[in-house]
Parts: sequence; C-alpha cells; structure tokens
Amino acid sequence: MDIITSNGRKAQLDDVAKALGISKTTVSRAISGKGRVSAATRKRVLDCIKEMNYSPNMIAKSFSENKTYNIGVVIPMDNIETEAPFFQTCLMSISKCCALRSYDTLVIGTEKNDLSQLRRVLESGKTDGIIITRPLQDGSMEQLISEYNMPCVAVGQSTSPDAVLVDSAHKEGCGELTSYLLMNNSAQNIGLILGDMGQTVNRSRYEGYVKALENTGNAVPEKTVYLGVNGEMQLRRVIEELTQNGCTCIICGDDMICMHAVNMLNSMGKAIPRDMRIASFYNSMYLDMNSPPITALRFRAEDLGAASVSMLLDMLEGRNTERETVLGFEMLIRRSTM
Amino acid sequence: MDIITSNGRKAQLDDVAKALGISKTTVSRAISGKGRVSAATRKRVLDCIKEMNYSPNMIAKSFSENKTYNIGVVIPMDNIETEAPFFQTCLMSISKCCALRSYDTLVIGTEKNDLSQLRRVLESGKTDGIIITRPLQDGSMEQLISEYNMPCVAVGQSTSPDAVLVDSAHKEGCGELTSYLLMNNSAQNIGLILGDMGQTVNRSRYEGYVKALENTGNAVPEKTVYLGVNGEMQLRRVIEELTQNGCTCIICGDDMICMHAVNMLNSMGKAIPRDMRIASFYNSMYLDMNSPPITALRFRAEDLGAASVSMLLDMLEGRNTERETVLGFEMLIRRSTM
DNA sequence: TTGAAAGCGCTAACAT
DNA sequence: ATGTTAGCGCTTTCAA
Repeated sequence: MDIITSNGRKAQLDDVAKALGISKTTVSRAISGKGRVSAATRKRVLDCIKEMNYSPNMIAKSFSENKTYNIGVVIPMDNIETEAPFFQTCLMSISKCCALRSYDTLVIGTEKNDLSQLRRVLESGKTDGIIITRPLQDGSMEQLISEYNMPCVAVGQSTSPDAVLVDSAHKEGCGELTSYLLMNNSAQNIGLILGDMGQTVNRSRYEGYVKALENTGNAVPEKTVYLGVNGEMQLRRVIEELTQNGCTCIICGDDMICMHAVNMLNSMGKAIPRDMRIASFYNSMYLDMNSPPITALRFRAEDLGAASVSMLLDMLEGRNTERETVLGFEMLIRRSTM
Repeated sequence: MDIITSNGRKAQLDDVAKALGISKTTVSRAISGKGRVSAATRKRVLDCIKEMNYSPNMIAKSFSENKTYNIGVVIPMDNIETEAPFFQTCLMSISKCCALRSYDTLVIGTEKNDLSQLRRVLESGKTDGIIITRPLQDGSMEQLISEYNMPCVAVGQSTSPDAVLVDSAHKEGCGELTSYLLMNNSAQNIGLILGDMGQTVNRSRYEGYVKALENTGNAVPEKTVYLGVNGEMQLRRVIEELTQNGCTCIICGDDMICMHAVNMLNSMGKAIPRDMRIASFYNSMYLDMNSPPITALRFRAEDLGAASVSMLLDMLEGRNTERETVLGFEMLIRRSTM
C-alpha cells in the first residue's frame, strides 16, 4: 500500500493542495463539507486524496478544532469475575459505535475509591465526553466530571440529580419474572435473595418482586425474603432456611449467588427443578451451561453501550438529548423453573 | 477546586510565565527537566503551577512533540465468554501500567476478519504503539501495523517472524501439570482434550503433555488423547470414550471444555474425583466455585499486561528491548484431582 | 468559489 | 540560565 508521498512521509493537506494547484483551505473545505466548494473541485480533491492515500492527522485536527474525537469510558477494575463479561461487552459495544462515528475510546480504570485515572484524563483534556459504566454510590464520579464541565452519560442508576443516564427496567423485569414464576409454580413461596441493598438496582428488584406479589393478591412472605446477603457462609444458612420454610422457588440476585445456591442444593441432595426451582439475573453463560440450564432475566450490555454512545454524541454534537433512556429486558425461560 | 484562571479558562503555559514574569520556555524547561534552569526558578515555577492548578494541554503537547502518549490495545470482540475475564484483566492491567507512566489507553476492537478499527486508528495517528492481546493466526495484524511503522507488542504466540512478544510457558506448565497428575494418580491413563490445534497454544500444551509422559517412561496413550475437539456433541462422545477406556483423569484444554465435561460426568453418575479426576487451564472463577473445586493451571493476565506495557514503553522510549518475554504459571491444586 | 494568513498551546533550535 | 522565535498540520476568519 502506498501510504507515503515521494518525500517518504505520510501525505498531508498541503501535499494534496500543491498536487492540485489549489490552496489548503479549499482542500479542507472540500473534505469537511463546510463552506462552499464547486462540485468539480470537490470531486478533484476527493479523487486526489484517495489516490495519494491522504488521511488527516487527527492530533493536528484536534488541536486546531479544540475537539479530540475521543470519549473516555470509566470501567470498574474491582468488578467480580461474573461481571467481567458485562463490562467487556459494554465496552466493546461502545468502542464499535464510537468507531462508526469516527470517535475513539479511551479506557479509564477505576478502583473503589481511586479516581486518579479519571482525574488524570480530565486534566489532560484528551476526551470530549465520558461514559461511566458503573457509577459509584456516592455520585463522586459525576461530581468530579462536572467540575471539568465534561459531558457525561452514566450507565445504570446514578445518584446525581442532573446526570444523563441509560438504565434497564430492573423493577419491571423482576416484576415480570416473579409473575411468571407465580403462575407457573402453584403460586406460592417464591424466595428472594439479594445482595447489597445500598445498590439501587437491588432496591428496584425488590420493588418489582413486591409489586408482582401484590398484583396477584399474595402477601409478601416475610420468611422467604433475604436482603443484603453477603458471603458464602451467610448464603448457606439462607438456602437451608429457604428449603425448610417450604420454598418451591428461589430468585437469585446475581450469577454468583445463583451458582453457589445451585452447588449447595446439589450437595444437599435437592434436585432442580423437582425439589426447588431457581432463577437468576444477568445470565452469564454458566447459567445455560448448568444442568439444568437456569432461567434468567437478561439485560443486554451491548444495547446499554450503544445507547450511551448515542446519547453522549447527541450531547457533544448539540442535538437534543433525553435525560434518561430506559431499555428493556429479555426473559430466558429454561428448565430450572419448569 | 480552582481549575481556571481569572479569565475563566484553564491556566496555560503562558499564564504561568506571565504570572512569574519569565518566558514560556523557562517554564516549559522547569517542568520537563530538559535544559538547564536554576534551582530557584524551578521551585518558583513548580509552586506557581500548583497554585494556579496548571496542567499541560496534552493535545497541544502531542501536536508539538509529534507523540501522542496513547497506546492502542487490540481486543478481540468475538471472544467467548469464558475468555472475557482474561481480556478484561489484561486490559485493566495495561491501562493501569500506562497511567502510571502518563500514557493513556485506546481500545481497538477487532472481529475475526474485520481489522477496520485497527486500520482507522493507524490512519489517525492517535497512538505511539500497539499491544495485541490475541494475535490472529495469520499474523495479519502485525503485518498491517508494521506497514505503518508502528511499534507493537503481541501477547501470546505470534506467527510474525520479527514480532516482539510476551507469552506464557504453556509447554512447561502443561508438562508440570501432567507430571503432578502422573505422580498422584497411580501413574496411568491421563486423558487430554484440546480444542483447535491450529492455535500454537494447544500445540505447546500437547508437547508438554507428551514430554512429561516420556520423562516418566510412559508411552503416549493413543486412545486417550483427543485433539481438535469442537462442539458439545463431539465432546460428549469423547467423554464417553474416555470413561470406557479406563481413564482415571482428564486434562481439559479450557474452562468451557471443562465445565461441559463436569456436567456430563455428573449426568453419567460419575463422581469427581472418586471415579474421575479432572484438571483445566485458565481458571475462571467457576472452576473454584464448582463442587469439588477444580485443579487448574493459571496464567496471570495482569502480569502479561504489565509485561507488554513495559516492553512497549521500552521500545518507545528508546531503551533496549528483549524480543520475547516468557512468564511463568501457577498450579492450583484442588479437590478435583485429589 | 477560492486564497492568504492567523492561530490553536506547546517544544526546541538558536541566540543571548 | 534565560529569552526569542519558528514551527508542528490543521481550521477558520477575513478578504478578494
């Protein structure tokens, strides 16, 4: 491939201009479409840049326009392994959507209370906007970003009052899952195990669960709802209690809880779904590799990523933006609840 | 936080110079450490930039130095879910190491034969170098990158003759695993199931396996080695044959094969480790969540990432670079082989 | 419709 | 040890 001029360097605007005997300005205008250029000249220019294999030096362009064509993506580095596929899919989707619109994607890794990478990138001015794939509880990321007047979209719940965000219908999803299970499992004793109730997502799920029970005229069974469950020991006790309390079905708050629950039930000699039905959120592939495959509510990371890019670029390019986008869910009914 | 000057914009070099009544050049020199500046002036400058909260506009710096302080990381977008934690950990490690050395990380997603994102980034000149986290079989990425004279490090095996790379000791690892199992399992009939033999990694493992058998005076058991295994159907037949052929132990080529094998053995009523021992590579968390937890050979993605950054920055900053770095492995002995 | 020239914020060669 | 000045490759006034 001929990627260089006769001088041995990459072609640049001036080379094209000289080759055509016109000014850089005209070439620039022909390429960008801003300003008036005759159709004939435009064609000559476009042909020439193709032939010379010209492509703009993006750094120079950035410098001149004061625009980087980069977006920063904040990824939690301390995510647990079950979450990795979610964040990776989300990131890849973001990167793909950005590329289609001539933007690049800068990774910003953050650990629990370490926002130093984020701060570095904000200081450097290397991005035009930021996507947060998991906002912290205290809204400190949004806070920091807004101090730099940097446009920002958060994926998932955000505690910041004026944050632009894209989220999933957790409450509705959990509601529908519960309703489905109620109809299918002789209507009683559906247990719920959720992790950290500081997370909005878990509160939304709890609400959905309660609402589904109320809608069908069921009382919320106090004995079979476990909130804020944390650690394997505690989980084991919960599972034991649920089986003793006549539960016929368990909804697990995440894949981790679910995998442990499945293992514990196996070792207790309880068969799924005969003795206990089980469902989960997230749907890592291990849920369908399990025997039997496990029913799950799935939120598509690629859609969340795509929507966040769409919103952010709308903001950057001055189009009207909704303050919030809510995406739906998929219910994957499998043998674990049949 | 006071991140702006009285003019309402971010402080820049000239503001600092004026505030101190000296030239931009001196300020620049005081900051970079290049060229001579008196200790007194340097102190004044450093104090002043702290007070004014000055930080350089990296785009302008890039433009001027013709250096971006970005490195591009090629991530396969078509990886299977078991691999996601590996690539994510690797990427996060790279991003962290880069940040520590004032570089940023640009994501380059690639799908099987679609190198368009890579091409885009190379054209744009937005990076100083590239890390490939999974080179393609045909070396096409390295090829493309070298056409642009872009420094490059590949993680894992690379078919390109002059590629700089960082890899794991697959052969040695598999050899040690095999030896360990031979000593522990009454020395016979250790089955091996590997996927696509086009991948160098699988060939290396096979070599390690064979060598370990030879070293201990065992013949390579033809009936219990399955190469190029692909798909669940085929895997099921393999597992059945292995159990019939008197195998006492199976080494699985990846977590996926392993999970399926475990499920199949369970459904066949074979107990692990009583009826069959089992070991795997990679060690996603599901291997230790399984009951019993599964012995695995682990290659630390964070170390591979860190080493690749170290090599690439050595190249970029003109230090001597080894052509290849080989990292070790961890053997995690668990109940599945006891 | 086109061109000339200034300017984006920094670095570095050259001068003092 | 410090200052002057040119220049990096684009976009964008302003002028013709």
